[in-house]
Amino acid sequence: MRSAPTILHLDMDAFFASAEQASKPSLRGKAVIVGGLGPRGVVATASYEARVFGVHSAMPMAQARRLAPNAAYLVPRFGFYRSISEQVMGLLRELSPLVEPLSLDEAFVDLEAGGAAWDEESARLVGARLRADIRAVTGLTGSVGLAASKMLAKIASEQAKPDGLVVIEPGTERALLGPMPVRTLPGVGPATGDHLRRAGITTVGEIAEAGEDELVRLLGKAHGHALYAMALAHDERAVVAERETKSVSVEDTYDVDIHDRVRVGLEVQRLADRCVRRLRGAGLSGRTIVLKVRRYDFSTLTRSETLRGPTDDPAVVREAAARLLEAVDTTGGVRLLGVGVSGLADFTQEDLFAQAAGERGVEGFLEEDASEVVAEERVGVGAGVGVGVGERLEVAERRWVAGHDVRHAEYGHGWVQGSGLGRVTVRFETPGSGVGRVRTFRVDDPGLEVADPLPLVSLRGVAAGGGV
DNA sequence: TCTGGGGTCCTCCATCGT
DNA sequence: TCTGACGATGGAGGACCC
Repeated sequence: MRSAPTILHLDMDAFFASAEQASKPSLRGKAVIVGGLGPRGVVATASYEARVFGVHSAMPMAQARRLAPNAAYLVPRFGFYRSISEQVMGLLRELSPLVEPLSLDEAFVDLEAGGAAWDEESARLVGARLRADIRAVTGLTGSVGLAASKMLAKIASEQAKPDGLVVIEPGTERALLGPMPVRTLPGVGPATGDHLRRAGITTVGEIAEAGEDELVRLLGKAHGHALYAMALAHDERAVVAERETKSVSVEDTYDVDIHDRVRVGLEVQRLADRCVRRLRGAGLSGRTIVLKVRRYDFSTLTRSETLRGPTDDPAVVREAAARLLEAVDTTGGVRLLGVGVSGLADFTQEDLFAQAAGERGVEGFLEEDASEVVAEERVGVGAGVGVGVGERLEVAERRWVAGHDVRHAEYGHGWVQGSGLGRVTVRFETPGSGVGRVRTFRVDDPGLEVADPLPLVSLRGVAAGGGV
């Protein structure tokens, strides 16, 4: 292990919820919950104000609504979050070429590799300046952990939350880890945690005391060795900038279980097309097709088939997925379907047979492509559509997705607070404004149009070095 | 209470060729 | 020819992470 705390872990605080609060002044200081709003949605992120009520990530949305009935509920806007994430990752890459993003809101940075820091003092300065820069550029806060390894840097940033910086000084690791619960270590989830608890092991220190042989006996070779090393604060994993994608998949959970076998087949075809679109978008092809089915009782099964060579042909993937479905019993209904491709290659070995068979299929696929993009934009409309509303009106209402930005010819920029019964309610405010006024329009108001999100910090503000 | 979506990695088992 | 060992590969499932 290196001797200075020059591995940095950045974790943005309640990222999705904070981004929404920064974007919508009326939500600042309020409980905000971002996630799927359908009957089977779960919480993606809860603001700190919402966490006070016991709401947390991965909680079923229905439960969150019972705990925090007055919170603001929003669907995620991944495009918006991605643009903020790119700004943040840009700041990290100024520090070092070795930046390993873990998700939109988290990354490791090897400060030593970039020459940005070489000891505790320089690392601490870099971390503090980074936090200030993130605030100035995005208007959001992030927590920074600094340590001599990835595991410890991540534990440090967790301790720093929210809006803080923690350095774990080399030499203090074992004493720090000892009393922590086993779940602190990466790779220990509910199942492993239970397993260890039944063996009388509840803290990291007890893992170290149990010894390597006992850990391997309890958890198997790979997991046992890895966990024992982590408990001793040994973690030599390098920060890896470029990670190869190993698989591409898409899946949908349905609001109501699907019983109709024909409908199940059609959904699988749609998913296969969507999966191939993603695959092609990434310039990839793959050999193994995977079908995933979650049944009415939440039991999940996967079936896979490996082809002779990699493909990115929608007809080939559709056919393989259909064959796999034939072998699955769906009586009782399915709640989730998924299609994935693994065994990836960055080239396509065009099989002549598939190519000939695919000509017609490819054209159909492209047409569907265009129509589905439009359809997807309209999916997940949170606001309920009133019973008895006409079909034409329903389509108009679907344009107004709760939480999304709009522009009105007369009142300017705002966001949709809700829609239904032929009306859409808009709050007119921007990241830089005060709390805005609410107005209601007919869903077909000619002055109202969908708008892109505004930057959270004005360019003038950044140039002046000021925050929000 | 009723459990998303997109991934990665590991384990176990079966099969096949040498 | 039979048998076993062994590695590679494929398939299924589970755990975990954000």
